[in-house]
Amino acid sequence: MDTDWLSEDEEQAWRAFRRLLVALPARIGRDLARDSGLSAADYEVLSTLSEKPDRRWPLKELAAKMEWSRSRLSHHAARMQGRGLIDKEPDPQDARGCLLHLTDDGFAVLEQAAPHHVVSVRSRFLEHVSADELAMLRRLSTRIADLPD
Amino acid sequence: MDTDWLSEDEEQAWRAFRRLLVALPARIGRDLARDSGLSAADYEVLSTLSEKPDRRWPLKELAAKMEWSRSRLSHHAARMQGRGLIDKEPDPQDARGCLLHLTDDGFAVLEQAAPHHVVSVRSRFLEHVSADELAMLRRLSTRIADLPD
DNA sequence: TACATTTCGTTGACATGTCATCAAGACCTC
DNA sequence: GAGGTCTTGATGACATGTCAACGAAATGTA
Repeated sequence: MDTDWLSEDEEQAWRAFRRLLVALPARIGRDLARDSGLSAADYEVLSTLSEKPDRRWPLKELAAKMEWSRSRLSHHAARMQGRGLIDKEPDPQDARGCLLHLTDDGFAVLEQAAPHHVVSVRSRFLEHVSADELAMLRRLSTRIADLPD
Repeated sequence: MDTDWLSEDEEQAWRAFRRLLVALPARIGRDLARDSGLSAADYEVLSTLSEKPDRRWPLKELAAKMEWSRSRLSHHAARMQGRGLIDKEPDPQDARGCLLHLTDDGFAVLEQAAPHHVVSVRSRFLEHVSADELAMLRRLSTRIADLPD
């Protein structure tokens, strides 16, 4: 195999895939902003927080779960706090840390947003992918995302 | 089918795919910055400009080709001009417009960057995808990216 | 205990993208 | 060719992300 360049097939596939990499998140993000006033990042924070019964996560752990830097989450959480979607509380286990807490308002916004978001993911993506393709895509995505950084 | 939520399979596949959507461009972008001091956006501009024999494109057309806004390309081109990678020239066909021109320096940077970038795309992506998977991914990507916005 | 090291979240400087707006020029219609 | 309208690229305000540096608190080690 020529390792110095891409074959025609590889080139075309890589081009097509890059288009998808850009277009799909952009479309779903626009839907989310239009339907619920949330960015994709907002939605990810809210939905991850809502997974815990008490709606609280240490910032460090939430950042790790979402694969965000602590800096990014700190900045983003400050903005979301300003909008009343989340709270910050001192961490009783570690005086350096803080807990991010999904407020009732934030939970209500998430509950309103979720069904629209599902419709968006379906209509922009899932509806156009067969079960076989989806299974393949999942295996492939996991395989590649799990490679070392 | 329940249109109100995602099945377990759909949920898992969507999660895995979203991880890929974030991780793959980030890794390839980091490789590019490390090997050549270019961002993915820089590389896209340089390589698209290099496709024309005279290395010139009207800004409007380049933006359309890359599916960028004119504003984004204008900002980005100004920064790349500051680094000497490209020039701006008046468009002889349209006094409102301008031509973006790949400089010799820009071309040299692209020539240096390209083989490293190919290695990166191979090692982070293509090597881990079979020919069948790649063909399926290409069809799927084209199908979805071609949907209306 | 004392001291060095590590970890936590915050902060500020900066890079990059979006959006609305603008002046200049092209285009259209009469 | 005159006047209104659209298009082009630039610009400024703003949102969001990265990176390096920091103070405070936890942890490890003598």
